Amino acid sequence: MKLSKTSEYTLRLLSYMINSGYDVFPAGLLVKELNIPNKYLRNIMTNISKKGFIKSLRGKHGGYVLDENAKNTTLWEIIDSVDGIEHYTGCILGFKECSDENPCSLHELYNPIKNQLVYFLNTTTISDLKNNQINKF
Amino acid sequence: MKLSKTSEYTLRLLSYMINSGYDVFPAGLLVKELNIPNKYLRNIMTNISKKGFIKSLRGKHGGYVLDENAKNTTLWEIIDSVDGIEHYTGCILGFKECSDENPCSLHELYNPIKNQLVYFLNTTTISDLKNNQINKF
DNA sequence: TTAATTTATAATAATTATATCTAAATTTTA
DNA sequence: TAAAATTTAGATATAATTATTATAAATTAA
Repeated sequence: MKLSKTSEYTLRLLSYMINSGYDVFPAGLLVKELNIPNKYLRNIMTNISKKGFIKSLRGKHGGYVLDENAKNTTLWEIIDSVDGIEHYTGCILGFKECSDENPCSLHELYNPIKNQLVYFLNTTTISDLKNNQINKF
Repeated sequence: MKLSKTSEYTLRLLSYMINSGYDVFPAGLLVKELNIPNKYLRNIMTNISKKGFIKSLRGKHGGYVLDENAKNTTLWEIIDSVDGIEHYTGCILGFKECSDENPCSLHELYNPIKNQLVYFLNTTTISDLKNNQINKF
């Protein structure tokens, strides 16, 4: 796969939030726990807060909260909203037009795998990350 | 997936070379056919020529030739040699230590797909790209 | 010797990742 | 209720990496 740092960090953050007992996560805590650069993390949080995946609370005892409705958001939607999914699902050789009818030379072998990947991204939601181990740095 | 331009172009070039009737491919021809920037392409060719995937012939009537032995090179080896494969096969959430014993929260769902990808890269050679359609720009 | 071609090395541009600095909002506390 | 403390937000600057271009030299065949 190989996601951009932005997508990787975003999924790491959401995964942590749904798996941790906490309710409100101040940026400082997340920075410590998840080994993500301070300001980069804050930019990401502000961004996905605007998108509605999380809510932000200012002031003392502030931080970020996973949005209840957004727990059904798929990985696909998340990656698409921060990076653009075409980035990841285009032809492996970079051809503009590559399809079953007009395949590149890797299409036949690679496409079944890509389809699985797409299915995985489309059917896995934030909630689905729950109850798994939390890998730490 | 989502390869770097360097890997993408490299596979595109090798795929074209094994599927075209020609024997010797001058850079100029490849540039035209494959929509790869002139100088970038030349850099790549020089590079994979040093690695032994192709041979280069200088002077008039020169160009590049697919190395006969190198046709058994796997996509894995090619990508590894131009980009480093760890780049593509690491943990999707970026954890240093992520394994069946110490999994990240996506490991269980994503790893089967990654394994298929790895298998595909490890078992597909340049020769295997032959006899497939040539997609053009 | 000249034209066609690769090689080597370095320069530039674009993109991605990260940091800085200041402001705005909220909450606590005096 | 005003001020101080805590926390997010925004806008912009810097650094690192990736992609692309430039320039000059070397090689070969005709």
